[in-house]
Amino acid sequence: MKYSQLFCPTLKEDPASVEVASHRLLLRAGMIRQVAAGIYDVLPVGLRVIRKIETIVRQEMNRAGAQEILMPMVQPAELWKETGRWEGNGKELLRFKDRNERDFCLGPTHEEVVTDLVRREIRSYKQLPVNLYQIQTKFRDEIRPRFGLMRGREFSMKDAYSFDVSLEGMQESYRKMKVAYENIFRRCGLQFRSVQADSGNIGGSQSEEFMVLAQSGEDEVAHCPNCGYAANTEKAQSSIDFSTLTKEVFVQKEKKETPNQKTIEQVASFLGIDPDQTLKVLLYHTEKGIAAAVLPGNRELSEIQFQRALGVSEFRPLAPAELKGQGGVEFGSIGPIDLKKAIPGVTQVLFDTLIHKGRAYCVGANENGFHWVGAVAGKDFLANDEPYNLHKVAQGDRCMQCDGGMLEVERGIEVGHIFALGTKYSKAMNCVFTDENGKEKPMEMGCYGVGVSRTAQAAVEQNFDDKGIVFPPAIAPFEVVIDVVKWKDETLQKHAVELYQTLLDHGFDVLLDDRDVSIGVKLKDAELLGIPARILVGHKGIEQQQLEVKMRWAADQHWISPSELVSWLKENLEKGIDA
RNA sequence: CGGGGCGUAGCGCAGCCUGGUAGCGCAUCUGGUUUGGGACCAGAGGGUCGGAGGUUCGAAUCCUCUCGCCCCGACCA
Repeated sequence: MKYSQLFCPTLKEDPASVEVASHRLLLRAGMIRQVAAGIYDVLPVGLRVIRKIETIVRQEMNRAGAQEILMPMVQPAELWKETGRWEGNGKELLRFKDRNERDFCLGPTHEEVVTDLVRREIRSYKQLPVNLYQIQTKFRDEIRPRFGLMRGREFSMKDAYSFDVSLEGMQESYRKMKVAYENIFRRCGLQFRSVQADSGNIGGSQSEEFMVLAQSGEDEVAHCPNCGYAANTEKAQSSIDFSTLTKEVFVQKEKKETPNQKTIEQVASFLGIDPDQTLKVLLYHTEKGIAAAVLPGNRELSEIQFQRALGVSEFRPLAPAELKGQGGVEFGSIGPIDLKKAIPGVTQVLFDTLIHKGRAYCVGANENGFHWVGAVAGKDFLANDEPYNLHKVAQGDRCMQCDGGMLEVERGIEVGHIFALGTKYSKAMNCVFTDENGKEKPMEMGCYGVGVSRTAQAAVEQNFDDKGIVFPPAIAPFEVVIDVVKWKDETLQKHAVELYQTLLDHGFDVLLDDRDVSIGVKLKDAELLGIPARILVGHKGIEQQQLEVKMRWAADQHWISPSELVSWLKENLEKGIDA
């Protein structure tokens, strides 16, 4: 490719109101442009990156035995009504009507469509297992799209669906996908971690997310360096060493006045205690009444774990206006002692495992402006209750798998998610096969997604410096860029064109910067675009009969003799960024 | 959905408070000089000031409505 013919509008200045580095760089490098909130044009350089990721994805999916298909983006409402997701999937699903007033939606995912296909075409156990995948545009009307391709409304995704005759078969399909996903992200040159994730409301299901590690990631994952346990903090479980808790200030049970002290921080500082000596109560509305979670004041609730422990489907925080406590008690003064009496409608009170039995706590007195201090867990409350893991894991918590490791919390971008679905969709949609005994059974399903466009941006988020993007070679838009000190210089131009042809002949993906602009502009753009190898053609090199080559991630350039160039480049592109 | 901010040339912004000829930098075009890290000189083009309505002799500026985009929040009481 010649730069003069490349549609790649780079920007010298940072675009306004862009928060995340990768979003800024994709815009500056002329790879994407915004059309509407969460909706983007992908320009030639950006598309090259996406295509390279797609190629890797296809190779690994095919190798794992999956077959590529293409399903429609526009889907009829009937299928979604069969699984109950037409009603259940609220605002995310973009709906519309055709000219005949029939209901349709833009596909946010394709379980319904693929299950419909398979139930119509597959009858016998002899035709199973089958794993079908596609790379296709999805639309999800996100509450708040942000960060460019990271959380767009329209995005490119690889989604695969496996159908098996048995649970064991499904687990084998799942295992193959896990291996394929590890291969995909490793080949893309990304640092990632696979973590246990929430498996939804179907018991016994397995689910793992693939996280590209990056500070700006929207997800938090906990990881144990000791035993390798890794999980999304929403799902992760942990314990703590109770001996590390602060020494109790109040051991006698006593009601203290705490006027206008509402938050944990306010109450703790008003009483001169550490927040770990306080407990807080969070109230949720469910179909079984109001549910309360009791946690140490310095810990966060994992909503997912709380909801699972309750076993409810309707679940949302109680709004302040919905609180009808005795004597008009407000959120800031609620405590676990006689909670059900104090707040009519509370049907379940769950305590977190991090509450230390025998420890004296400060808790709300269920009376505005008052707190109990010296209330002892296991005596004044939590006497006969079984505690639950309700807290979100924090840095330094103890790993429950090996009981020795200290968990580390890191941030990540979810680029892949594999899921053992079971028979949720096959039962709902009557997707059955006949087994060897002539019996009809629902198929065991799994589904597996890779956010292709998101992976492209995640790669940038993980690999950039103050000059621009540093692409891993496997997914870089070009492998090599040739910069010419002065394009109008005939000698230099002749050398550059020859070099360009040589590299093309050897199969490299080369960009020849043939623009008649100053060398500074060309070098800046090459760096901004993150092209892994740069060859500078100038008189210095020609005189010495050497080539000036610099890898994007390296500090220094190398002088390479023309005969060694091809093998040198191959070797260094192969080694990648970590070399 | 709640709160906040911003819409002025392709991009980044000033002007608005206090109404009176629409500006700056970059980019673009022409000519010339340049070319080992975002060159310089001279000239040129480009704007329904997001949209609609209102106030006024006169609105980018004041008022009302509306559309769009961005940020924060939507458990941490």
